[in-house]
Amino acid sequence: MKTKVKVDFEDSIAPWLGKTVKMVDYYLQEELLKRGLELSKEQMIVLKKLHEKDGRNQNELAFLTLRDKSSLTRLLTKMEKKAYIVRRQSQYDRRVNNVYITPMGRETYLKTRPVIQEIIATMENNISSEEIDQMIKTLKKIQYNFTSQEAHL
Amino acid sequence: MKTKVKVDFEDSIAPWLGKTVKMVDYYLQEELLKRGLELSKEQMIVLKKLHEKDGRNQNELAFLTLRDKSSLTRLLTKMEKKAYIVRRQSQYDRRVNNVYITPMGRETYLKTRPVIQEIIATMENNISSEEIDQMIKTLKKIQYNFTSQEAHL
DNA sequence: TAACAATGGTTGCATATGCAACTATTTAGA
DNA sequence: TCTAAATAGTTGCATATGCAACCATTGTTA
Repeated sequence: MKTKVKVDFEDSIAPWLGKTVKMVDYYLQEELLKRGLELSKEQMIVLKKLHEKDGRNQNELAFLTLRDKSSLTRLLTKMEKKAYIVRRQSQYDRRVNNVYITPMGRETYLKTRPVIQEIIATMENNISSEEIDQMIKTLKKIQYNFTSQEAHL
Repeated sequence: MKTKVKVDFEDSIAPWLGKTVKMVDYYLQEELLKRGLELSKEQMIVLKKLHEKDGRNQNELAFLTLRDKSSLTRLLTKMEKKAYIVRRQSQYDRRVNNVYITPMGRETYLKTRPVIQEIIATMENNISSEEIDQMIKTLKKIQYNFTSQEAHL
């Protein structure tokens, strides 16, 4: 009877996950570049969230996009310079900035959609939907294992 | 008959992967901090590679750790300042730097091992080894889908 | 052997990120 | 109502990252 003892990141799922994510990210960035879309994956996700529901505040956006509010601040500053979004101070609470997607931002976001579709297609090529569902299920379990440990994000 | 059309990153595996990786990373960093280990996950991985086989050159390390050589250059510079590693120019090819782990680097690396074990345990809690194997298999497929597309990394 | 190509590493420039400290504003509480 | 606590956002400091241009060195080839 062989007992497999894991003492290594390498022997676990972690590095597989990490590498896969890296590969997807590279591929995505490359595709965006190829089509002359001047935005990062991160900026794209922000645009997506605003496209779905405009006028969210920064806190909300930070939460939705899984990043620190300070990181979001800087992301938005860049996006505002590129005229993809606008910040407008709320009239009801002057601490709050409502963030709006501009026509240019929306147009850009729409151009990214085919890229996303292509990537999903590439990624899920030759993988059954059962396999995908199974994987998501396992990923959820892993996430649960960490959230139940302590509050993250 | 319902056909599920995916038009979204969100509807695919990608965001699940991304979020999971983020959570693992946060947890790891937190644990390292808790134990007063002053190194990043990235630095830890470099130490691991050197612990396994000392004296590798930078190109090799960059490849093994999946990062750009310029990124590795800077990582090593920080690690050298902290006296975890030393760079030594090869006598056979003066373009090459051989990188060596210092006693302090090795000691630090060894202290990280329990952290890693704990994280793997947390991560794989309540997940069967079949499930894990299945997941790795799927991840490999995804990676293959991208590598077969074009050379990455 | 002299010129050119390839290779290993560094650096400039740009991106993204988190934490902690800070400002401005709003809310709660005494 | 006046003070203290909470909240939204920004900024300083530090990390890590990739690409492209560049330097030094080595290998190739004509």
